[in-house]
Amino acid sequence: MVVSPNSQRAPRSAAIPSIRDVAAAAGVSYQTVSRVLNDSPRVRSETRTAVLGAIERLGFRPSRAARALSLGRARGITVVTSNTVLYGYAATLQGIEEAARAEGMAMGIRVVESAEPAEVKQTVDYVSDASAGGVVVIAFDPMGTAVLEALPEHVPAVAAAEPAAPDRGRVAIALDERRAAADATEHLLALGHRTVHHVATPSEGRSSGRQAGWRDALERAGVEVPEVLSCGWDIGSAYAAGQWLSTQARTTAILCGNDDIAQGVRRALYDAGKDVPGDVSIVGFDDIPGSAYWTPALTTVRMDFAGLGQACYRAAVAELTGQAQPVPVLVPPSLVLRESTAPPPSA
Amino acid sequence: MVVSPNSQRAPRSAAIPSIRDVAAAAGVSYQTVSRVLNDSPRVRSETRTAVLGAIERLGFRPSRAARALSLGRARGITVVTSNTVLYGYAATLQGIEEAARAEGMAMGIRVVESAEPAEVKQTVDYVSDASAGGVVVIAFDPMGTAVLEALPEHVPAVAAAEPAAPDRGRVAIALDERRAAADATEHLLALGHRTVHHVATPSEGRSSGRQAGWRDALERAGVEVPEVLSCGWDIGSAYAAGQWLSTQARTTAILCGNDDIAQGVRRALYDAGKDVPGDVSIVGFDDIPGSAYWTPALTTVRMDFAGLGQACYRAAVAELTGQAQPVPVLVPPSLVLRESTAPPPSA
DNA sequence: CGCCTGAGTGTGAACGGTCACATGGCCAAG
DNA sequence: CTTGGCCATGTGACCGTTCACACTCAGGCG
Repeated sequence: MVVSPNSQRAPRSAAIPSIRDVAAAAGVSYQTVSRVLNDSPRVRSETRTAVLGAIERLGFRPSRAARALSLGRARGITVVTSNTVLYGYAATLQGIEEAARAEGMAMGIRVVESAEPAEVKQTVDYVSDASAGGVVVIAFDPMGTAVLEALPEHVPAVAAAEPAAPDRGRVAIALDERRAAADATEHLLALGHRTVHHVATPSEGRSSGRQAGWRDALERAGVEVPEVLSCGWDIGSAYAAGQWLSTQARTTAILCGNDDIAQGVRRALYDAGKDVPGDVSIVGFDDIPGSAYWTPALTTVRMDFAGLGQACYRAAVAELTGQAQPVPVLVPPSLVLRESTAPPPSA
Repeated sequence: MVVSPNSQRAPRSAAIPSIRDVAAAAGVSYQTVSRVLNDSPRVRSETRTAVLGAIERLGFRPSRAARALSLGRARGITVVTSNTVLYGYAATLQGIEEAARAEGMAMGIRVVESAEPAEVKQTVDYVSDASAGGVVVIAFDPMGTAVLEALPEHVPAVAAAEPAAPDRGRVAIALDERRAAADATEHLLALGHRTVHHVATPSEGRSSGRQAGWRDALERAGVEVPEVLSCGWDIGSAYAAGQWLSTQARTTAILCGNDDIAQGVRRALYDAGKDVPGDVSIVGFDDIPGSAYWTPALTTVRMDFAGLGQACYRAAVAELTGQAQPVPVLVPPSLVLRESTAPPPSA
């Protein structure tokens, strides 16, 4: 009639071993095991060996959840991004992931789809939780920026991309998009084009690096700065932008906000009977894997997203552990010349 | 000289509020707060209101780490995948992420780069941890399959893709790739092609759905089954496969393992002076966003990766919470006819 | 010879939740 | 009027780890 007096929550037998089981097996206290796990110098090497043996024998793995609770913050990284599929975002994500995995760190992802206060707040709450660990905010766009600004100071976070307003001493790491865009624009001008049109991604503000670099180059050359065409992330809207540009007889060179946009623009020009690069030259941005195999192969700017991700990971861990900031070394963007650019028809 | 007797770890003042702070503010016990958080019916609505008010006032958010520790498993999802960038993987990942976020669930990612025992073990250890929560293994390839097989029974996990050997009652959800490949192959045969060549992704085994469907269709039509060309994930190797195929005069139709491969093959044919679809027809697989804008626009098979991800998420949560399995409804793959297929030149 | 120091180890408490069980009040049935 | 049971709530223990501090035992020095 009486219930078993020892009815624990889990069957104590086949349970996952804890630090105390290891301690018992090694004949030491749980604290000593903890010290071994954290490489404390205060352990006799003999004792250490015994503990490590017990760990091996029992197949013990420290609980990330318990650590996070005790430490106040998880030893891991959460990435906040507005997108996981677009190349720039995905490649940065991959860079972070590889760096994290190499060090045995956990990684989580949280997407912010809009910059609306409610969603930004949810995201901030999410990463404010102890189990989020260090935070990397991919702030290529308004969504990321909004999160960055709303983040409480006590959350260890870094930004990928330059902050619009230098943000309360938050570490920010960025690729030199301004220089990259200027290089691409100058390449087109050097080929003899009168000016260069620009089709921008939704992530670009007027002060964004890509747009600023393009404008810089045009102004330095003293040529007309055409109005920027904005389009969405979907290639369909890039196609529409391309259609419009193909009606403008004076358009001979286009700098596209990314390679996907270049693809849509190129097809629109094709459908309008314009040859690339014979009639119009096109430059993309990002160097996505397929762009070398298009017809024509795309001239574009290669960006070191993987390096950016890696640098962000390191900075986030430094922020999390309170250690000194190593200076990140990023590969500068480079213009990759292929088949989609040539002198304008008249030249 | 004496150290402050109450020097806690964190400054107790500005600390993040806990369930006990809320309890004090609402004038109830911490257990009652816990009950409110878990929608227990055993709380007077009046009391509930008071607690919710206190939660609001203090800006309290339950700690995921503490929950995971107490419950034994985190309320969240970890996705195991061999890749995060390739379209099929990334799109599935996105489907999972959206479903998880909609329910306020945490999401983590763990990549397995190889099927080597050491790496598989590390991955298994990683997701065995309580804080991993439910697990979705994207088992499109040998890496995923290896992890799935090595996963201890007590880890709540489901697979995306059919298990090679039905795996100890693990839930597995798959897209009907076999049917999809058969449809694509039949489309080419119906156009008059003698047979259809196949360039396979690294993920395909002989028994994979794509390869089996292709073979099915050829055998049903009673035509020759050419040797499968295997290539890597990089488009360069697809280009090489395309070069080889362009030397075979009898090749008039190619089913590519995915759209990226189709891109490489198409460029190789172009460089060899072969017209698509005039000389050779090409069908891709996946319907990546750009494929509608290529020249020629790619005929391909659209796959509902987002739906797959969503279904996997639901199944993983069901596994995690021990609830009944809802039957997942997946959109069947569909052949999207565009410009890259036509009757063979002789016909 | 006693005291101090420090290396090596152990004990208690805390992190923020949840579960099991105890308790008190109220109403209906005996 | 008692008793039994249910509803609403409270108390203690526990999840697995780390931190703060206490303790023991040697060795060096005054």
